[in-house]
Amino acid sequence: MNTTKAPQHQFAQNMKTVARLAGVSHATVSRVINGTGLVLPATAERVRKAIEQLGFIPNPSGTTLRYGRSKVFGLILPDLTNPFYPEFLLNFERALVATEHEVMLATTQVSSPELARSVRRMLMRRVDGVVLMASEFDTRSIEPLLSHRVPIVTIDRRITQKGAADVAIDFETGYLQAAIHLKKLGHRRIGFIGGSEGLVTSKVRLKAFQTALEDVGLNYDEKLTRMGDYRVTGGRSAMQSLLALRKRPTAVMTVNDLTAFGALRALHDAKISVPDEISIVGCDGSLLGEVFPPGLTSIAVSFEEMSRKCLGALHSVKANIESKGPLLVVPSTLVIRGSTGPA
Amino acid sequence: MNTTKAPQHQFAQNMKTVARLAGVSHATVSRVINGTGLVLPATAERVRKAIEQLGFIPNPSGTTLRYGRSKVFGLILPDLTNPFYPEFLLNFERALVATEHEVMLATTQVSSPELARSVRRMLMRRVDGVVLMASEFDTRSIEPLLSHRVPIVTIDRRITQKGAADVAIDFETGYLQAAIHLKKLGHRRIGFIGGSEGLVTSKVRLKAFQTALEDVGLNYDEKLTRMGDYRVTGGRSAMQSLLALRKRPTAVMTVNDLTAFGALRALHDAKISVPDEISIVGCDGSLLGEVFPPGLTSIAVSFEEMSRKCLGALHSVKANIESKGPLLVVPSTLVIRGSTGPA
DNA sequence: TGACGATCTGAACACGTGAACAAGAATCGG
DNA sequence: CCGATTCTTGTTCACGTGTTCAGATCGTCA
Repeated sequence: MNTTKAPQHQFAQNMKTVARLAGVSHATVSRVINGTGLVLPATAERVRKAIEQLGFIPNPSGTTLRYGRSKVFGLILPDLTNPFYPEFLLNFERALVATEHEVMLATTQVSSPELARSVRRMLMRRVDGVVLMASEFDTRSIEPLLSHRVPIVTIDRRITQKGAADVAIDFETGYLQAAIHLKKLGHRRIGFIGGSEGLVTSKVRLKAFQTALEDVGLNYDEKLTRMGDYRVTGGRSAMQSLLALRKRPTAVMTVNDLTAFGALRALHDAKISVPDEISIVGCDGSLLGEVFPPGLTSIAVSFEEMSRKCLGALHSVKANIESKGPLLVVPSTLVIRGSTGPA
Repeated sequence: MNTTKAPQHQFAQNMKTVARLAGVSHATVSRVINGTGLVLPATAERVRKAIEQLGFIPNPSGTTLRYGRSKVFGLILPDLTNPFYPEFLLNFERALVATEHEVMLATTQVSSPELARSVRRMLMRRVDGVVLMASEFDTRSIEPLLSHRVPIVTIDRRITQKGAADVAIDFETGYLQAAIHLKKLGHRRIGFIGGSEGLVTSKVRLKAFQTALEDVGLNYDEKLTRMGDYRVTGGRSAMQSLLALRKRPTAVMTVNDLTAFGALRALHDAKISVPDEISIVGCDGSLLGEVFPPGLTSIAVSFEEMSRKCLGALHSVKANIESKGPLLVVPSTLVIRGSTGPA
């Protein structure tokens, strides 16, 4: 009698139980569930019935243990209070769940020790890949992922390496559309509020902004540019600084929606009407932009497409782990709402 | 030679490898890692050194498989686009990670078939408990969790049952503080925008609002009450409806921050100044309320405390799975910002 | 009829872990 | 100095899975 020793499990059923009921071996049950190998239709039907009858729920830990795959993908986010990330997470999760996978979430500053801890968590759980939503980070922190051959996808880093792909956002077209839109409205003095000084993503967007201005035949004026921090406070004080200018811009583009929110708040406090006195353009296309008075015109990225590209990139890295991952590009488009109007 | 058959794993190390290097058995390694049982300091040191030297990363799937525990807690959220939930998630995750646990996320309408699917996912991954952020749902959907003896915590359902606890939010004090605050500012006609018709949480908050009014000696006027949908659109149209009244309220409380955002947007569009012409009170205390012009006065709940209480409830349910879970209460407090002013 | 290929099914195996049990070593009281 | 107790370590076991390999069944064609 080993009943006294057996641990109190809540799950009495396994493939063997199902197999017994269906009169087959557990290997056949596995084949039916996973659709691998050939099984007679009649046999498969018997197995499915047994599964239903027992309410059998498979246990992926067996597979994870034996074969090191978990059907879990890691997602490392810098900040859940920025609505961009939850909205991405939502789409990412939806895409994963559709294929019986799970998300493992880590919200972490990309500074060295914290990121390293998150990476370790991912390795412990044997994730099948990691999406790292950061363009700047300490490379040593992800070294363990590479050495354990875990596929990596970074976002907007615009660098690719062995075992790691990148999904870049094509801000160029978005900022160009915004520039065309503003020029058509009569704007000539267009300012910009960037992200944190020195970060690649910030530079990329500023560059995209500059190029867009030139492409529509407007001059880029360095005096109308401020740096923020990707967050509300940065956008707010940057806008205050722009308002202090003797010759203010008539329109301001920003590096992301949070920055634009901060700018809008500063304008509200200064009793400057948007879009009557100044136009604002955000970047992210987050849903809250639709509500934030007077509705934020924003350069939007399709979260759904981004999720799909991330997963595609992970798969293609996995398929060819020994070579450089692909560099995919997600387009951006201007969504026009209430915060832009005639100059 | 079984080397030809062995699957290509990325993790060559296990407790046995560590044990060999440290000159002990793998059981001792386990004892050192988990701190269970007594180990000579010198031995423990040798083991720790071996772990470090090999870069050993434990594999929880072994434990999950053998003992059915995963160190993973499920979290079922209705909506990630409502900033309340990501902010809670952030705190919940932080609390879990501190104890080597993980979150398993499911964003799901609480309608029957979707919720049932999420529950199944949780069961597959052998979660140690589930936090279900919903007060209303099809009870049959969580039946599998109960029968598998998985601890459950619901939020603001105010019902407890065998194997399930509840963490309720004490809105009463929050709405009372808001009522006191508004009365002191001279408001007498105070309106309310609720959540979706018929939901318990919505009723609870409306009731709390009514009681608060009475407690400060003001009359509750049904004509100043509208129902929303917990989202922006509901708040927006509800406010538009209130504005159409011949005798408008001078202040309006809402069921949550998103509803208040919608109300603020409606007021902005109607060119009605907040708080000069009307005061608005939200409920959630989400960070974005601080930015949303002119800054949203809101009834805030401590996410950190809520996370802690949820985990505490889960543990106490697990410890006594055969009896009703506890009913905990989280306090709420008024955070005063720019959206409330003199009547 | 016999041989052969195609199709389907079963047996065996290892993955890493924590706990139960047992055994050896050390300590202590008498 | 011996028996009893405490402390420390080792041995053994099972958890559920997907895959590999071999065996069984069946139909087909020479």
